[in-house]
Amino acid sequence: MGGVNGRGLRTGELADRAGVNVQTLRYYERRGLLAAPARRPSGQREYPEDTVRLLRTIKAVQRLGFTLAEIEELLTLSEHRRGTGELHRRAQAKLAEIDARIDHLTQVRQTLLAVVAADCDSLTNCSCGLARPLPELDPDDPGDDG
Amino acid sequence: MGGVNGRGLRTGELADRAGVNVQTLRYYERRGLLAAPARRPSGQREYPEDTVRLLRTIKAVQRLGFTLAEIEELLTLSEHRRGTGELHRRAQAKLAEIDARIDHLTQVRQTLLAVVAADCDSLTNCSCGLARPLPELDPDDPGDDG
DNA sequence: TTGACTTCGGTACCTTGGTACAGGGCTAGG
DNA sequence: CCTAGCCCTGTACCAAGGTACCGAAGTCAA
Repeated sequence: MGGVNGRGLRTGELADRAGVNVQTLRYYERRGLLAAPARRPSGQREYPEDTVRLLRTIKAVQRLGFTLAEIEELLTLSEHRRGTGELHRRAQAKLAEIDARIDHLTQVRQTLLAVVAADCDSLTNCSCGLARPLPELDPDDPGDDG
Repeated sequence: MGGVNGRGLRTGELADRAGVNVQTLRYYERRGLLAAPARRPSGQREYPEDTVRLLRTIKAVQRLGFTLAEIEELLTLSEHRRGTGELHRRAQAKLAEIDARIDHLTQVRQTLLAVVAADCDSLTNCSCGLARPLPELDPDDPGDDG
């Protein structure tokens, strides 16, 4: 088995260890999220061991709701702007975003509860009033029955 | 202005009144969500007035978290299975889904709070332990530092 | 009739995060 | 040397829900 020959990790090994797909590695590289690694003379990629850790971190941060574009930024910040508290600010902003999403879902939940309570048996002929989301925006529209 | 000539609505009018894009109408028709309307001899679509209401309902239900595929099903149910309580069941199932999403976001929120509290200044050199999401799954891996 | 506006069908493109496939080249073991 | 099995590039495809563009044809009021 390869890898610990003084040479770095090949794509398959890195992918296995980091728990991602090989294609994902190349995708990240194309995107600029993962730096292009050294190559063997044959052209095969050789990653340093650290990359496993980096990838796991990326995946963890992604689970926190950051997009790959944001993660790319965070990684740049981590290299060039350490100690400025920028990372902290980003995390707080994301927290606010998550809170907003929770709030939104909570409102949706309330509406859905009302729909369940109304117990309509048809979408198109329903007492829940779902068909009128923004009625006052169009003063030319006198409504459907008045 | 056209429309109220005894003839039905043309695409632009319907789109305006329902608050959607014209392309969206054709997209819904292609998808089977909106029935293909009558045509004028020239080939132009003519929608009945009711379609405004239908579209608003679709958009409202969509805001409740149903996908277009689900809405298509709900509309079919509304036509053919009224009085069976199926609609009620679907709403309850969606409610459970929303609850699960809220729970997930709440967990993410907790993790994010911990990250904010840890106040790291680098993603790659962080005390939050983000790089170890599933360490025990690989017994061959002794960890990064023994 | 003209000119402006709308609609037609078909197709391509967008977002985000990958995944798959084709047709070759490299590597390692027997 | 041979053969798995791995890796290379480039390209196309997936979900979901649209949006945009094209050239041609219909519509409508002046």
